[in-house]
Amino acid sequence: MLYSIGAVAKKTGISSYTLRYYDKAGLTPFVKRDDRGQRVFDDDGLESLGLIRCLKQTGMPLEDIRQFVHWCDGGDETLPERLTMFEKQREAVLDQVHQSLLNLRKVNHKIDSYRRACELGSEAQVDCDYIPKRTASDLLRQVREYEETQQL
Amino acid sequence: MLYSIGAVAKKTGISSYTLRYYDKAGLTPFVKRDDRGQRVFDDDGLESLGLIRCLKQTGMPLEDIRQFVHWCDGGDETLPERLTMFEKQREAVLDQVHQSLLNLRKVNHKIDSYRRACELGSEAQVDCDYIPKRTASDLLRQVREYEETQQL
DNA sequence: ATAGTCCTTAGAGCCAACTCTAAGTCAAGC
DNA sequence: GCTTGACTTAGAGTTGGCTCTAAGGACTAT
Repeated sequence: MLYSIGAVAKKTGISSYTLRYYDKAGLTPFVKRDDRGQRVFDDDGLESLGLIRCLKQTGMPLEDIRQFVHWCDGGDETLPERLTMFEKQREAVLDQVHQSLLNLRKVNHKIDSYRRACELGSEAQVDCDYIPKRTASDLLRQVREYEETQQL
Repeated sequence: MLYSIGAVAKKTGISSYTLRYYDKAGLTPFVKRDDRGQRVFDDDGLESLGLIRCLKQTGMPLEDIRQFVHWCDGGDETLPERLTMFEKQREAVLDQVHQSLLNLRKVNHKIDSYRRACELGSEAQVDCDYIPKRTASDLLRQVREYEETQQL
């Protein structure tokens, strides 16, 4: 299957402005051109775009993503660099999950406090300092429930 | 306990530039001044700063945080608004955890592929398309191990 | 008493990542 | 054959969030 830039924009939710910006920045050398000079994405390209989006979501600057894409074009010699990059990136993602779970705990606690305060009509008597220790599995259960509601 | 802006910067890792910027932007009305006109943070202020940081980390724009802080000054009448805000924010955090776990799965898979490719010295024979379905608990175990290595 | 450190202000500068504008090409449908 | 719409380019503008500079005030240690 082949896709125009507009089709990809619709499919991925990444605007065509942004896709062109990425292309200019050298992030998507896998995008080809048809005889009219228009960009053409194939399924592999869409897959690669998904990986780029994953790296971007996990906080990698576009410059580093460009470097990675460049390595991919460099063939098997750059395999160790790419492995190292992903190992480093895993640390970043693990930290993100960790931090997100801490944030979830804090937000959950705030919701508990505000619910009680709303019932009482005042936040004066609500003890706001003690944050109950929810376990990681409690939090994960919440995420699972959320995933179900989103049909993901 | 009272803290100067520099002490808070050291304690929190937020630069004093940024703390002044937040103050100018109306995010920290709880910061008082001493007789010399210098900013003074107390323990409650530090606590509030922690909440602001949590909201920022979970993607809330500074403008919305300013609104929330303003509501806090508005007394018990704004309790429902604040509760609603946190309930909305919880959805955002749940989505972040969900997305981070998906990203972790992708990065893990890439590491597996690249490890095999490095052993073989070539990525030609490595099947890159099948992403093994790790369960959420597998991923969570990884996060736990990570937390231990970080002594958090 | 003078150097060093920490603070103050207003405002300028910077950066990543878009986001859009203007002017133009091309193919399809009425 | 003309309009509509999706695409092309170069380049300008925007946004959010800092990050720093310059000029100056106040306390501390030598």
